[in-house]
Amino acid sequence: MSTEHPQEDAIDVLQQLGLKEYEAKCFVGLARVSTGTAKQLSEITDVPRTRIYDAIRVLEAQGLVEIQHTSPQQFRAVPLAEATETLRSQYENRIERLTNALEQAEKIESDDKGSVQEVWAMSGKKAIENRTFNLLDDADSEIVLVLGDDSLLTDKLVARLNARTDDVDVLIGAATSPLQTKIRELIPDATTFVSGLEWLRDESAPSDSLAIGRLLLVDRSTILVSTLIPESGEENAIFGGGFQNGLIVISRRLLSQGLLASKDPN
Amino acid sequence: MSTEHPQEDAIDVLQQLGLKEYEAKCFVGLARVSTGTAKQLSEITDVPRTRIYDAIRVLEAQGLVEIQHTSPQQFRAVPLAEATETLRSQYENRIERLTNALEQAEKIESDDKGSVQEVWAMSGKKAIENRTFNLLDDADSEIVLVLGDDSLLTDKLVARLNARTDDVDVLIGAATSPLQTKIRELIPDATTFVSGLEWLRDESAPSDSLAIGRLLLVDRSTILVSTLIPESGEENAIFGGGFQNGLIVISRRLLSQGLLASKDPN
DNA sequence: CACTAATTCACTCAGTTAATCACAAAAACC
DNA sequence: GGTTTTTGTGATTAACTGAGTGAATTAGTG
Repeated sequence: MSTEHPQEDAIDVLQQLGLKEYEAKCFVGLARVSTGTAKQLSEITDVPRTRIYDAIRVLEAQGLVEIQHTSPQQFRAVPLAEATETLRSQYENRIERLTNALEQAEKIESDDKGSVQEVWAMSGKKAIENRTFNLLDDADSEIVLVLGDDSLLTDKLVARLNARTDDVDVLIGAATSPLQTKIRELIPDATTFVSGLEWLRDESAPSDSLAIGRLLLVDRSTILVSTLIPESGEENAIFGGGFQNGLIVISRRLLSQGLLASKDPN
Repeated sequence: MSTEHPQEDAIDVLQQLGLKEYEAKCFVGLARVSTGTAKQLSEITDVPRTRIYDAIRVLEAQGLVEIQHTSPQQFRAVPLAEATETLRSQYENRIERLTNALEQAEKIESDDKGSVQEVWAMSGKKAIENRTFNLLDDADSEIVLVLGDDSLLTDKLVARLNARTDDVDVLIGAATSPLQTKIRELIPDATTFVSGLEWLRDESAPSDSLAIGRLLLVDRSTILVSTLIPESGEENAIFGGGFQNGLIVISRRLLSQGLLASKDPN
């Protein structure tokens, strides 16, 4: 994706990274001309001539652009590798400051009568994958994972799963049998199966058109279920723990009836 | 620095990372209470209660907060490690998209009658350091570097310099003799000296109070000179190339008169 | 010196965000 | 059941920021 209008893409990303529209346009423009004056830049970026200077100044202050103080001034972009390196350090620095500040911020004791029935919702592919990793790492005895889509079987996920196969029982289900084959290749030490949960697919709400994403049950006491929005690729999940938890009870029942896969059939 | 008001710092950084004020405040608030309702959050963050919900929703969509859909709703922050990991992937993803897009964006040929007298200005400690690295890596025969301040002698810089000592002649000057000692320890294979450029210090404009930062001359044909603003720690540099370049001519003259340090005195 | 290009500065307009309010729905209380 | 409080949503206003424009200043050029 995003190969249609390279410059617009670049402008978007730069804005997401905190640049203003004019700044982003100027940088992208400069990335294409090796060197240029305000006039030239204004022509290729359609940023008003008179505001090129402001934009360039802030780019310069961020270490993304160099200025030749002649008349007319010449501008040029720092080489791409240097620019991304600069942006990277800026980012690392922010994360570090954030971590420090948050660790120092004093915690408030809250009379936290956390019910055992807690069910939490979260979204974002990355965030859900991270949570999945944490759950996998914390598993004590058993991991049951069902994947509804190839796209979820990332390299990192494979690695984490393989890291646990000697420790705990790893059962992995797939929505389709091609996917099962793939899983069997990548994670040879896991027990694999085809989900037996076809009812999860295309059933409930045809209008919303949701697809099952992952279903993870760890130690039969913590569960994470996610759905995928086919168009956008976004992922939403719910997540719960505790033996009393209704979700978990259901999952355990499914498991005991062989609809998922049982660790030991006899 | 920045240890006085941890929560404000965290809020600032989060805003720099793209969150709105309310979103940042909510996240920091949640980072302190393990779990909370809209009311509680509004009390500790002084975000208007009725706006908590919006803020939390966008945090949730970014994978930074979890929601328990009870009544009243409960919110909690994703563990800090997961949060930063999520932010990191977001950043990596952006950099990658940026790189792709910029590489695809077609270049424009510009009748680039680049004068040999070019002198470029750039700012930002990181950007200047990166440029320094590149120059060091590209050196063919000789590196002359004078450092005006300890803070510039970073680990990375030491590593890069050491990497070139067998390849090319490396001459390193220091503003003070303690600094020289330090350099001699860290980069044993380089020739070191005390700058002999005392006139660079505290001389020109006492009001602006600038300090010399680095002075780098590579292959006697490319030069980078930087100044430090003592209070803010910011660094500004000029940078030029070409044998005809006035700056370079001056530097070569200084060198030949022994004011810097000459590779071969006879 | 006159004229053009380059640069800066001040200002308008529009979109976004912060902040407040009014209201409906749900829980808690009596 | 009826009343009061809490919770959540939506609309509205005010403040701010950024995009866009033009006038005023400065620097080059013939």
